[in-house]
Amino acid sequence: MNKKRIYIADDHQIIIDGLKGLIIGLDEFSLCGEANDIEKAASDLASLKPDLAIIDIRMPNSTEGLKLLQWAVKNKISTRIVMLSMHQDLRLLQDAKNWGAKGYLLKNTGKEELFYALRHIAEGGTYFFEIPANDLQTEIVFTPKELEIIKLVIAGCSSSDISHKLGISDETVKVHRRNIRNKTGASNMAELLIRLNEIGYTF
Amino acid sequence: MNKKRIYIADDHQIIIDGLKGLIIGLDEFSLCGEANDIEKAASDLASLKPDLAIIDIRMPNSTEGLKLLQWAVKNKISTRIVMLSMHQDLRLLQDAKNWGAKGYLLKNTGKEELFYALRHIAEGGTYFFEIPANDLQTEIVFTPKELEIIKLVIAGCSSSDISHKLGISDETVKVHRRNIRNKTGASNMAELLIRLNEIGYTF
DNA sequence: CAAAATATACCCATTTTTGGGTATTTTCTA
DNA sequence: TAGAAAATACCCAAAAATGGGTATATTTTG
Repeated sequence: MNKKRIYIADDHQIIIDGLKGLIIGLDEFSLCGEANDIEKAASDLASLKPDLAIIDIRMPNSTEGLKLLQWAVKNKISTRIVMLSMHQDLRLLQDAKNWGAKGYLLKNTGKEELFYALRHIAEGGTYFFEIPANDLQTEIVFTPKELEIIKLVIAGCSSSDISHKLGISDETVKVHRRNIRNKTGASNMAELLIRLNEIGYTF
Repeated sequence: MNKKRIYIADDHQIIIDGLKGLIIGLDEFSLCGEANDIEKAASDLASLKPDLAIIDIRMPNSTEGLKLLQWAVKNKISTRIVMLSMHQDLRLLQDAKNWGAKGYLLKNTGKEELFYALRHIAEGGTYFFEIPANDLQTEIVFTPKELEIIKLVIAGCSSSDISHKLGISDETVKVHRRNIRNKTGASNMAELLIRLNEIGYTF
């Protein structure tokens, strides 16, 4: 039997080592590499062509793990990708699914569920964490401009900062921010940051 | 040889399982329990009296892992406690050290360093991650009232919200918030939330 | 193409925040 | 106990944020 080759990308080495420790005990898998950042992960995926990859959805340098997923899909990497997330968030999950991930697991998933998911995905299936109905946030969809502005908001920019950086009117920025606040249900900047964090934005 | 008994508390099950997978391979340690929240961890520490405990410095329900450390020290728990943190932060590290932790490890620590630390601590030593000199933030010390207000700030409260909740003048709250902003170098609420997050506050 | 969604930019008024200041009481600590 | 640190609360004024509105291009999509 040829073992399926697994690749792991996560900025926390302890998680990589932990996953390795767990997977080493399994007969059907072998480990073929690891990375702490998406640049190394991308080049490794291209050269090693693993069967599976477990990728943290959040990675350092503000470049999210989703970017790596998108890159892999665009470059027709055959590797079946499982996203690993801290957040029980429908938006992130659906983003992952829409971009072609084969799975979405939470970091507080136990090893049995992890093993089941890996086996299932290796055999051609998918495994997406089932978000409890009561936690079903109505999925928040931001427009491209809103996403641009969110990036600057979580960098600590004020409205006028943003208007200068984007070369648009201060008033327009205010409108976008109001819409973003309304979508997230936040009534001030502090709350907005909190909501964005819950939804999976890193700052 | 009697194995040292290790306890693990972390809100991410995958980290617990990962650590377990790593530690199981070691001769000198055995695992005696685990928890995803500080309540269970506290009662387990009291009843199981492990030799070592690896505790996530950040835990859910806004009750930090540091609280567990403080509780353990106050209750004269003999267990030698190692704090596990995502943040390379001097304040957190020193808080841990001051409260009697025997170690402070980052989640992106590799397994070799982890093993070395565990062995060293088990033998009566301490192991604190060496924060690079260039990353040495001047340690920020908040006063008790400031910490109270920070808690409410990262819950999304405005100044008047806080003044009502604490039963003090709106103006006093403003002063505290100004001092907090000055200490963190933030010039608005969004920046403050970002800085607090960097320093290790969860919201 | 037509409709819908998005981005643009302004209007208004109110509230909140920000950045200074002073000053008194309380609490901690050397 | 004397001095330092912290908490209290006010002053002022400028800047920013909030919450509501209207209106018009532009872009996307069925």
